[in-house]
Amino acid sequence: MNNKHRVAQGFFNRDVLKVAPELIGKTLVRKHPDGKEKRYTITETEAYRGEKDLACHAKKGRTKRTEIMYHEGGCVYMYFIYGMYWMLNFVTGTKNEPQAVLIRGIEGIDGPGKLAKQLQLDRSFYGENLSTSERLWIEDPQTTIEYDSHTRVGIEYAGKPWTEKKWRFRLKQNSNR
DNA sequence: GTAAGGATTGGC
DNA sequence: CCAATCCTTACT
Repeated sequence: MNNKHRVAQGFFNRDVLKVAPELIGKTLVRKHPDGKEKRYTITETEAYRGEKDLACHAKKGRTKRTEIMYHEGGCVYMYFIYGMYWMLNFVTGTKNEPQAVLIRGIEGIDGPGKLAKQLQLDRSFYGENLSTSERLWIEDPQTTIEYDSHTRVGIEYAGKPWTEKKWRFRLKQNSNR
């Protein structure tokens, strides 16, 4: 008796500006090697949208690192930053349309670096398919939530207008007045 | 305000 | 090869 089910690939094969806000309130499931499944509500995401978006890693085109972003949506994009942290991203859009959603926060863990560390996510998840993976996927709790839109964090290097895009989305707490 | 830390990238 | 840069965090 479980009416939650895994979000299928089609969910991710859409524009990142639709997928990123819709991921808010969804359930991130991590199944550890010991078999234990842990579930977390996604509370904060950020959209990175194509080669034109100067905040997106794909701004320089296809490289070994960004290759996965050119695939169809539904794969995991992991990258290592500042010598310490892995970042969890989900590829979105269609083939050859480099987009990704950075998962910045989940219930109880605020911050993308801390998130990947606690869930034990690293390079080995690069390219993981969310619709078939046995250790990482998304479920739809079928609840209604509200979200706020904000500017993205840590992308000053991109300049305007990219620093001003409100492409960061956060779960609105106390949304039921 | 800023040090930590290592992979990635581009330039030579 | 070399060095600048980086979608962060925790510390003084």
